[in-house]
Amino acid sequence: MSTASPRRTAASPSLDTAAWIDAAFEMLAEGGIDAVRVDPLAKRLGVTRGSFYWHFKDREALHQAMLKEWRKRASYQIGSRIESRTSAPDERLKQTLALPNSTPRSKRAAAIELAIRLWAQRDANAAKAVQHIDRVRLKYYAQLFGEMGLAQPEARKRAFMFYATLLARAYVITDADTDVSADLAALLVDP
Amino acid sequence: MSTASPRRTAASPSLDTAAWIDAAFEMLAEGGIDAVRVDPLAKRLGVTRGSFYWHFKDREALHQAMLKEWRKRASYQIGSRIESRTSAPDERLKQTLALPNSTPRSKRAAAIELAIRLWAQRDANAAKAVQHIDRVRLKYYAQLFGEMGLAQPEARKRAFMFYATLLARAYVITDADTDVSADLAALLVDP
DNA sequence: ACGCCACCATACACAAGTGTATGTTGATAT
DNA sequence: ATATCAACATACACTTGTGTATGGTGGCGT
Repeated sequence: MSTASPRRTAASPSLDTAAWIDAAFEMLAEGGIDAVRVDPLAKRLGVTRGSFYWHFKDREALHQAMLKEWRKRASYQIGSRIESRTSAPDERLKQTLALPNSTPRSKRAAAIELAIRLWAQRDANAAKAVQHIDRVRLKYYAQLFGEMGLAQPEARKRAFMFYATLLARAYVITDADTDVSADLAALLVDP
Repeated sequence: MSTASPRRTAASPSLDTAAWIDAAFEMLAEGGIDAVRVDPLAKRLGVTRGSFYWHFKDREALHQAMLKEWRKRASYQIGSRIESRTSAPDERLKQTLALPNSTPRSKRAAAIELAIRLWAQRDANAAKAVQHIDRVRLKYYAQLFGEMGLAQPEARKRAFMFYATLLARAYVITDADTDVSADLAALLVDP
């Protein structure tokens, strides 16, 4: 039957560790950090706990690895946008607002971030990560508004509202009737 | 010593059920809905599980009771503001923005709501409750903006941004440097 | 004075999860 | 071909949590 399980397929430096983390993010999105448990994870991956404790010291190690991974992903997302200076700042802001927020992919990402923010209420490391990412994003948006001609304090305020709108679009449950997020670009970007 | 434990102090129609729910909200704020467990709750209240299963059928019953209670509280909060038509709409909006968001009390409330929003990702009842509260709040804010002279669609957008800013103020971790929420009133309410 | 009943404790069976120690396998290098 | 080691399985002891069944106790009405 096919190639069975690729236990040692030449090119696997530590690819399975990533698989654990990916599955862990799945559980995080569904039930919060407390739902990221070793046994259910192993069952989902079709292996036993024996595997887990080879890749990670304990459950806490996985949690910290997840935090590090989330930090990396969120940072990269902003970083790549800073790199690609293709369009004008207002266009880029509009593009950000136009990003899909109803796809399974984006909904999952929102749930993950929501879970991490809740986690940050008790875990200092999680709080640090969230604070860091918030700072990076706000700085990026403020810079774009600055490039549009706004002064520093004004750009900061506008960036905060912009960011707030993005988050609310993901966290607030609206029916199609109340969903006005599509029209917000004009109000925020074009004043 | 004093009155010991008020097991049957005349006026207690079901006051202990409320105590269970209050403690449950504490745990909800700290660890999400999965952390709302019977044993830890009983230990926190200084009783055994025997008490719990007298007040509630099972763990799920407590969760639903919490949802009902949160719905009631959040609805009442808005309802009482609608009642007290003391000041002008713009003043009331500014007052809402001026509400404290760094006190332990408000931080706890934010954590509770964050936990419920995460919970709403998998539980249909929680999703219904969140959707209901979001709708009530947005409607209230839109009405205020409407009273300020804005047309319906414009008032709706402004209400969404206003609500988004409120939420972000609670969920986004900012350092004092980036905290511009205090100056947002002018930008949102006074255009 | 006494029984009723709200309220809680105790005890039990069971399930699920954690961590550790150790066995097993299959690919790779030499 | 065989030793080696990454990657996983198995078995065990332990902890925590759930639900139930049943026993105890102190106010309260009559």
